[in-house]
Amino acid sequence: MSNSTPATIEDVARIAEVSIATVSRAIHMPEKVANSTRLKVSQAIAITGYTTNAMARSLRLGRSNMILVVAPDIGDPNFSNILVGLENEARSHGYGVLIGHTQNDAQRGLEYLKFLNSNQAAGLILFTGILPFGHQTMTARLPPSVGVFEPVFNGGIPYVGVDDIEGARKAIDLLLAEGHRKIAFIGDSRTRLAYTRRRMGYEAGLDAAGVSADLRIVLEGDGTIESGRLVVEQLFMRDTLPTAFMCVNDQTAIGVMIGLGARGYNIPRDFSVTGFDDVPQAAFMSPALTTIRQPRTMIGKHAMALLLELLSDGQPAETEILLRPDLVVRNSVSAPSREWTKR
Amino acid sequence: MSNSTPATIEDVARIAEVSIATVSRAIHMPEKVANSTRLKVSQAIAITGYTTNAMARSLRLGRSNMILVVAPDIGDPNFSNILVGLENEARSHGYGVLIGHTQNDAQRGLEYLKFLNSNQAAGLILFTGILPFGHQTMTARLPPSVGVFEPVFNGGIPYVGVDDIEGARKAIDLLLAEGHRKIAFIGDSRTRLAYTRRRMGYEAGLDAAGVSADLRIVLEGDGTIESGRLVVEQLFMRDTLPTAFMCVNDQTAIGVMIGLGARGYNIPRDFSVTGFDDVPQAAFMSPALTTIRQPRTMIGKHAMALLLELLSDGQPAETEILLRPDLVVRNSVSAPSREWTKR
DNA sequence: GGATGTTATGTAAACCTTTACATAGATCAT
DNA sequence: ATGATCTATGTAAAGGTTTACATAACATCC
Repeated sequence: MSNSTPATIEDVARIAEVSIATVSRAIHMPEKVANSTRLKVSQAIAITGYTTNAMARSLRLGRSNMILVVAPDIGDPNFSNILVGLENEARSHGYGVLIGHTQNDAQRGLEYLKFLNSNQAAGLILFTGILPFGHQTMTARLPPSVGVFEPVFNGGIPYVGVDDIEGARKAIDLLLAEGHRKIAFIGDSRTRLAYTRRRMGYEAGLDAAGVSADLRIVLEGDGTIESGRLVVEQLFMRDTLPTAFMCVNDQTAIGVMIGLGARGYNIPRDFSVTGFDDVPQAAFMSPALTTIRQPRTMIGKHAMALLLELLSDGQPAETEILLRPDLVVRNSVSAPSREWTKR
Repeated sequence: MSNSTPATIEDVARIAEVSIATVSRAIHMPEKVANSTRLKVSQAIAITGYTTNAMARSLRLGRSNMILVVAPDIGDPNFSNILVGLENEARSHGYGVLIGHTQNDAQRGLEYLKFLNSNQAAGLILFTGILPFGHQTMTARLPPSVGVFEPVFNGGIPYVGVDDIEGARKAIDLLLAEGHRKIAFIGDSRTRLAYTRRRMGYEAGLDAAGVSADLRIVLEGDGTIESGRLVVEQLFMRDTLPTAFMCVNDQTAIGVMIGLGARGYNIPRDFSVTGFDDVPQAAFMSPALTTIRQPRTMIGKHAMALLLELLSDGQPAETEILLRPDLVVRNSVSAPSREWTKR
């Protein structure tokens, strides 16, 4: 049964006493084949344990049934759930999903570009704000692609994600409603579109509440725990402190909380903190982090649906699908207790 | 330059004015080809932007240059670093790495089995204690495979991981040295080999210290945060409490700490806690978690090296490579402060 | 100068599919 | 009965490689 060399379509044809063309048809266009023959073929398949050689099939067809998902950092706590959405949707349409990990390394990105160029994947999901293929990017022939989680910076590639501005707006509005006025935005970035948008939500909320510009503090960061901690250090060298920290993502918020904790402050009594993303860890912090939830599985589902649509239509759509972010209230926000001016 | 259809070896041959065989040789066996021709060929390659069609190549060769890494849960905080080790080693030998995500779903595992059967991957790294291919497992023709992080339960598949017994021994010895005698082991499991081994280390340590059996508490768990929290609840219904919790992994330890925190206890004053794995989060907890470090990048490196060796030798080695775990002392362990008998 | 060996290249088959086209038998309309 | 239409199947080409084998040019040796 389990032979040394896998069964080919020819083995099946011989046993079923038909031609290989008929076998292929019995598999892919069953209605084109007589009932009796179809039966013989499926029996022969069962006997041989035949499974079609995807290599040969894709070579002949000039396309594969695999979708490549390229991620710069597979450890990103947001990745896992989005992936689940991607996979479920792909699977229900007969596609498989493979993951490429670039570690932010253009060299490694090139490997996957080669992978794509040899038709080993029919489509591409980009889990990163940039095209990870270095300089070759411009000349590269990319298959239908969709960006996810973070808009692709320079590619004119359709994007599915959360409405960052609206999400940030929900966070800032909560802080304002609690009575905060001096609110710092932690993690601004010129290169990461999603972060820029979150800052826009921050500004819009403060504008709407009539908070004057000199009460605003905006600090840069790269979205890591470390950057959050660092910012706290910087901030304590300043004249005036905010009463609340609105962080660009949960990782940054965790860093800020660690930094504040190390200085002996209590959250939310002394300072309020909000995050963005609602990573799994956020619920387990103490205090549990108030944050904005990304509908990750949904993002994955919609992104894959869009990609498969592109694949069949060939339309070079340049859409942006924005899903609704939800406020998740936990324990890291309260009313400001006293005025923090440099003590 | 960037044409609609990718350049083939034939295009290169035409431009270089040689046969396709020579082009192929110029690429793969450069020493077999005259200097002048080699030059013409590489110029032609540059002009056309040719990259070899991996589909056709693998079909011809009957094997690919991709290694498939199958993981049940890509969100596992251990996964990312091991993957980096796997990738670096693979890359330096001309192999690429693809990741398959099974979500513990046998159906999904089958997809990857088909992937393997059609020679789309030359080898397999299993990041899970079981063969994820459902019933087909027995009859399946698997390519050379190596288990990693957790021994493969039933497959006779070589394994690379940490020495669980020694690691657990280091944790228990630390607790004993601090003066603990009544130490609970949280997260025992009959189905997960790694967990069983860690328990063996626990028992061995207590045996060596002459701690009597009635002071031992062993509770089951599945290694999730939730299971750790649950165990604390169970434990507080008992007559006697331990002074320390030795947890089978960091996730469990986090759950235990949350559970104890929720009941108002302070760690390490009231209870000591140890973990296992040293996941990134462990350092950021408060208190920071004392745990056993897995040399994850190294595990990945060795596993891939072993697999590539198998690939070239064809030896059906059935080795087990165990790396040395290190104790990482942080702040979740201290001497027991008082005797906990049900208050 | 012929036999021999070496080196560089070309020819063609093979890997496993899918599918356009051809064929042959059956059904149907006239 | 004849041609037209339809259905089920077979034949063979094509997709892009690699490589065994063949060939040809050239150097080496006596």
